[in-house]
Amino acid sequence: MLTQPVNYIDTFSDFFEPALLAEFETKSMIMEVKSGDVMINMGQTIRAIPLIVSGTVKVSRINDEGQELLLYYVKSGESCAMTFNCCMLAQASVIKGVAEEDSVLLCVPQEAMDEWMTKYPSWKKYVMSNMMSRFTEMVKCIDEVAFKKLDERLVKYLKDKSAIAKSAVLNLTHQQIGDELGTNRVVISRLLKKLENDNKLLIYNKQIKLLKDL
Amino acid sequence: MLTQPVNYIDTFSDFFEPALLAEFETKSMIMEVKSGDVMINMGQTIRAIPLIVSGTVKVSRINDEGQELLLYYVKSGESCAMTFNCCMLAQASVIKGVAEEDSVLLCVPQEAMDEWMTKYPSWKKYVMSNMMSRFTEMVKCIDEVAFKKLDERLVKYLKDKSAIAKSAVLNLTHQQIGDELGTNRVVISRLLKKLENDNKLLIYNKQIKLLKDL
DNA sequence: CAATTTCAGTAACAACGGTTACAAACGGTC
DNA sequence: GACCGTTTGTAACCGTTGTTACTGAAATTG
Repeated sequence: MLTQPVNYIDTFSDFFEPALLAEFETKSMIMEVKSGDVMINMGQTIRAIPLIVSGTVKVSRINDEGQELLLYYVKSGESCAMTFNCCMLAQASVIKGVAEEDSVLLCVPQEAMDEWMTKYPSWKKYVMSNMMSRFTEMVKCIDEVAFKKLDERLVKYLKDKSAIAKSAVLNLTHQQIGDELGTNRVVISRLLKKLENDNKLLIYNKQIKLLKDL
Repeated sequence: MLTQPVNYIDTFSDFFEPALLAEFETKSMIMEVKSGDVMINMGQTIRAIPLIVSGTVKVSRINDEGQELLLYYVKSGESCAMTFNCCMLAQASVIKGVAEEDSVLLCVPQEAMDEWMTKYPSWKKYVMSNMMSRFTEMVKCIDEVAFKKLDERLVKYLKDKSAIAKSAVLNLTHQQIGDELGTNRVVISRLLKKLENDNKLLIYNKQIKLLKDL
């Protein structure tokens, strides 16, 4: 669904100078996506950069054997650095982006983005800081995967999910969790059970309730 | 050691327009580093971007517990995307860069880099493609660490090292390898022994010779 | 409400990697 | 050649994770 970018632009009014905000009105398009919608898939190229107005987008990697791994979330006010690159250089994406919740996006066509880089310092800075955040998060992700045990990663995963859902109750199956952490359902069941025994959470069918001392 | 950027600029003459190459002459500085020199460390900020004229720079992450992990190499003609960011935003680096061999760098001060982004499309493109390459390599690194077994990672590591050294003989102790792969010396010795038994390589003291069917 | 599918709990086992400890080999130095 | 620090080889052990298999509970469908 596409509409004109009316008030949505306010989300970004702290970042950008008025002249650039004005350009948003004419050159960008609002897009609404539903939770679960695939925004960009591996191998695709894209011709517009989505800035997240509201909602959250989950970015993950799927390797050659089809195993998935959650990389990071892109939140309101942010944008995905991989997409900048993919878009600017017209290259195939190496990641997958899925709406984690219903979200609103402000789509900037590639030509505009390119032009703005030279025209508006605030845009250049926005792009650069976004890239920096992503790099930092990728590095953190590597730290985790390389050095942390699964139980720690699981706890972090649950906390992150809870923060995004703004709820202590998560509607997730053990299988889904296993997929996003790149491991096996049984392993997750085992670890969750341990956490339940330690009074860190409660397990229901397709649902997990986090307790405060997680 | 600093000298004027005489002929070194030729390395980049395929990438950049003449006007920009001319600016290199006045605004950039040549720096020579020896193998093992630390170019940037965790937590540092940097005020000039090094483009690699010749040689190789090893980029690695060291986590909170002091464990190291090799992320990628930056080769001749390239530059490190993390450094672009770190430099442009004056933020602390989250990675460490060490010269893998004796290398020559062309250092561009931050102000020039910033100005060139708006002035020269070729520079903007260069920066963007470099970022893209790094992202891709970080994702590959995550793939490996998350899904590959150590023996596969070790083989890839040895091949990469060999390619950079342009030699089938590597001067490395098992301890060094363990450090770069984020694991333990004994584990590396074990795996290397297995590879030697399979006629993939030969182990000497502080030296490994790769055989063709590795 | 019966049938079927999906989800979770559990056991048993294997494989891998991390750890400690110790011995042997190597390379320098005196 | 004797000594010493570094490097490598090896064994034994353990915890974590991956895997398979089976059971029962819960949800969905007809």
